[in-house]
Parts: sequence; C-alpha cells; structure tokens
Amino acid sequence: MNSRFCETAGTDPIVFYICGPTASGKSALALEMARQLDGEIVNADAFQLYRGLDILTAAPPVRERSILPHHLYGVIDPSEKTDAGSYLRMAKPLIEEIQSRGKTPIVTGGSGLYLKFLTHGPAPLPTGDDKLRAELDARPLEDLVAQLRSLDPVEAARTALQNRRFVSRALEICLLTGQKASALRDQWESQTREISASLRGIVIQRTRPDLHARIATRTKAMLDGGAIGEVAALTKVSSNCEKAIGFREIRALLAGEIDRTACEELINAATRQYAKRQETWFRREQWLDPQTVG
RNA sequence: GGCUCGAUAGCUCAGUUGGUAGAGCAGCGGAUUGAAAAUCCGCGUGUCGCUGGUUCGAUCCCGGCUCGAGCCA
Repeated sequence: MNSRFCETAGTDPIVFYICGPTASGKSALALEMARQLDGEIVNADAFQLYRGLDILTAAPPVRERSILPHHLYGVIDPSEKTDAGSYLRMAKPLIEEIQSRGKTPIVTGGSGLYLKFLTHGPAPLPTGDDKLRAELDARPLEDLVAQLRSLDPVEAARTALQNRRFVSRALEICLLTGQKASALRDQWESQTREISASLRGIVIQRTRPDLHARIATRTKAMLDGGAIGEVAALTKVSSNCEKAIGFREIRALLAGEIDRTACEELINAATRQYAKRQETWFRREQWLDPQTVG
C-alpha cells in the first residue's frame, strides 16, 4: 500500500496529505510515511497549533517529533487567536521551503477547513473582524438575515439562515468589502475547478466501534497523562483556544462541578461527535484515497 | 417471609381516564472558505419486564411470576 505512494511522490514535487477523523492514527502513519518518503511532517490541526496543550490536543509527543522534522506544532500562544487564513500564511511558505530542500512535505491533520485552504487556496475574502463580529453577535438573528437579504439576496438564498455564524460571516464580507459576498465567492469557486486532480493523499477510515474504542482509550490516557495539568496551567486563553474539546470539561472538573467519570464521558461524547463531522467532511473530498484500517 | 413503590428508546424519564407511545441526552445522516475540536440542519432507533384474564381492542384495568428500591419482620 505505501509503496504506491512512494512512487507518485518520486515523480513530482508534491505534497502528501494524511487526513482522517481524530484518533484514527494519522500521526503514527505520517511518521512512518515520512521515513519512507524522506519527508517532513506539517501539522494541519487547528488546535495542535497551540503551545502547551500537546496532551489535550493529542499532538505527537516531543520525543516523537525529534525523530524527524515536525512543523507547526505548538507555535501559537493559547492567548492568541488563529484562523484558516493565517494558518495558510504559515503553512504555504513552509511547504515550499521543505520542497526546496528536496524533501516531501507530509501534511497531516483533521481540520477540514484548514486543509481545504491549503489544497484549494483562499477565497478573495476579508479576514474576520472581531469588533464587527461583536456588534453582529449582539443583534438578533432575524435582524442579520434581513440585512443580508437586502445587501446580497443571492448569498442569503444560499446561506443556512438558521446558522448565526454563517449569516454573520456573509454579512461581514459585505460590510467589510462593500461588495457582494456571493460575487466574491463565485470567483473562488471558478478558480478551484480542476485543483483536486493534482492532489495526493489518503483519508484513514475505521469502523465506528473501533474509532469509538480508540477515542475512549485516548481520553482516559489524556486525563491520566497530564491534560488536567495543562488546562490548570493556562492563565490566559483566547476564546478560540478554549474551544478545544476537553478544555471546558476539565475546567468544570477542576471547579468541582462534575466528577472525573462525568468529565471523561463528556469528553468522549464530544470527541465522537467531532469525529463524525470530520468523516462527513472528508467524504466530500473525493480526491482523497480512502484507506480502511483496523 | 409480609407490605409498598417501580419496571416504557442505548441512558434518564414523561404519557396513554383502554384505540400499539414522546422528550432530553446518547446515536445516525447532512451542511460547512478566515471562529472549524466552531456553528447549524434533519432523523425516534421501541416485544411499553414476562405470563394469564377481562375487553371488539391492553403498554394502560385485574391475577400470577421475575427483577430492583424501600419499609416492617
């Protein structure tokens, strides 16, 4: 199975992608492939970017990272925010630099949106604006929907109007650019045709019972292995970083609001739900080659 | 041993004055280009403990049994 990818890697300066749901074994596979392909690993996980949360976010441990180059792990302070655009601005030059040294970048991670930025490029849209978002968040959803409908009826028709995030973002684009979000998005859509054909990568697939068992094992190991200490040690955490699965649950445990058993089960459930959403995302990325494991 | 209460979805429970049942959580499916481990949409998945009886019809009423909790011995 792996030899096939070694061959394709040899023909062109390519980037190899290893995707899949959380706890599916991406990191281990990435390490093995990096050895075979003379590659270097590039993180594509939105939360493993944060520093000091290796255990909570199931990032490869430092001893593993020292075997061969691992990039973009623990590079952002938990008090900071990040987004798919800034991830792309870090990852793209890095990948080119790795290639310039004759190495194969092996991108691995489970953040579908971040991966999509890397594979299909950014749309010509403005970065989110915290101040504007705070203003929009303070207004009723119907109000935002009405404004979006008047500014950009095409975008309103395509947007899931019950989803405040999506409505808010569409409106944000219109307000920040003075243009129609729908028009800007159409530009990008037309640019991205054909890109998928040039991409190489796999998505790890496991049965649900297998994946759920692996999640349970990992959650237990995290809680036993220092995740609680990591959370306890954080003093300043961005609203972005605190969204990490397990963060809220461990905070509740530390505050005595829930017991260890409840904490573990809440994290398990949230992780299972996340894994399911990841599977849904990667199912749509048809350029990925499914690899059934387990 | 006697009495009382309970037994309904994977879990916690509601309900049907008799017409085969519904919430939350879990689960399953989906959307998703700058918050994405986020956010949102859709779906009830069932021998109503077992067994007799009454009834046109029982998850519901009656008897017996099983299991669980409590009280009395």
